[in-house]
Amino acid sequence: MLFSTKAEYGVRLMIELGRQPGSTPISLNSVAEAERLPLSYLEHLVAKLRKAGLVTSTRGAHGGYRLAKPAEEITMDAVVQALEGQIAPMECFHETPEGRVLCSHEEDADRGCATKLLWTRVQNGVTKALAGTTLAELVEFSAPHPRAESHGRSKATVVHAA
Amino acid sequence: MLFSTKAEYGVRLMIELGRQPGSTPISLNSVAEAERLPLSYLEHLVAKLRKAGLVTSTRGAHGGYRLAKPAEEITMDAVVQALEGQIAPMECFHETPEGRVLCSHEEDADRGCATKLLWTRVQNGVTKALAGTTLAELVEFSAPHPRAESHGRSKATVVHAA
DNA sequence: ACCAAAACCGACCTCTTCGGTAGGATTTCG
DNA sequence: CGAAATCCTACCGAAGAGGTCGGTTTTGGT
Repeated sequence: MLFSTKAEYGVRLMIELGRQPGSTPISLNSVAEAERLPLSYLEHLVAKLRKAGLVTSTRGAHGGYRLAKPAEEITMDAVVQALEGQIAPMECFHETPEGRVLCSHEEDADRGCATKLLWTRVQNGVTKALAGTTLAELVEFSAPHPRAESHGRSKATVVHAA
Repeated sequence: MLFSTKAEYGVRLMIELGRQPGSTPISLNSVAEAERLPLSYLEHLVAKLRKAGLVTSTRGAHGGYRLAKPAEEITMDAVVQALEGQIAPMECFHETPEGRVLCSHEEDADRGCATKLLWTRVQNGVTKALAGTTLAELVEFSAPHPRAESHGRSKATVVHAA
């Protein structure tokens, strides 16, 4: 399995937040109920998202979470990375801040590290897929196709849930 | 981490086999020494590769393993899949033999499963990267460019790669 | 015939992560 | 105040990762 349910749940959480029109914070509890996920577990996940600066929180009664920036500006690589940690296909694959890729077993430096070539390609594939998908896109996709075919379709419309 | 060292070690093993010119089988022991990997562990990995039809074995003295087909015809998706199992980005992501993708939590079928869209893209990225890389390519890449430096520091005397 | 080199096989072991629970603090609104 | 919420830390069972070990079987060489 490439990713764990951390990514799955976390993304679902983000989508749930992105689905909300205004800037009123949503409680984790309602997210947990909507997605039928354990609240206590979501707490851990949302903490990572908050530390990564993807969501902001309001404490106290009627508090909750909301997106730190518009969904169009949130790409999924940031989300997944916040939840799962560095997106590296392999243990021996550390990316320095400058973007250089290191490989643990580079003693035999005269012959190129063949697996590095492979994993680099894989990583590119994953990163491109993630970075090329915005939260807005997922929210849009998951929208429960509104009843009327007539337009006037804005995302400022009223929520469906109770 | 996307993949475990199973894939890393297994790919290194395959490369080692692919580097050998003739059809003489290579013992796991020599592979283990060349790559500095534990022999007993490699046994488990090579068993998977054999069951997947990627390598063939000869038992007894002077036995060993060799590629089941030319390295040009071995793509890395088959190798990685043999070692790591189904390449799925997420638990709830089962691909039927016909290529249809199932999703576990499809109760809310009227609104599209947004994460499925995301994971499908990721999987495509990975699969394309893996399927687009042949073993021959990696062998070529890992060849210790012998002609460039005319000094004999090489471990393999005459490697007519490619 | 025997021995050594190899593939084969399965049980075991330790460590980390995953997925989740529990219990409590702390903050804020009504 | 008290309910609703975030926040924080610790723990826990199951599963997988990454091996190790001991043994069996097959085979070539002498």
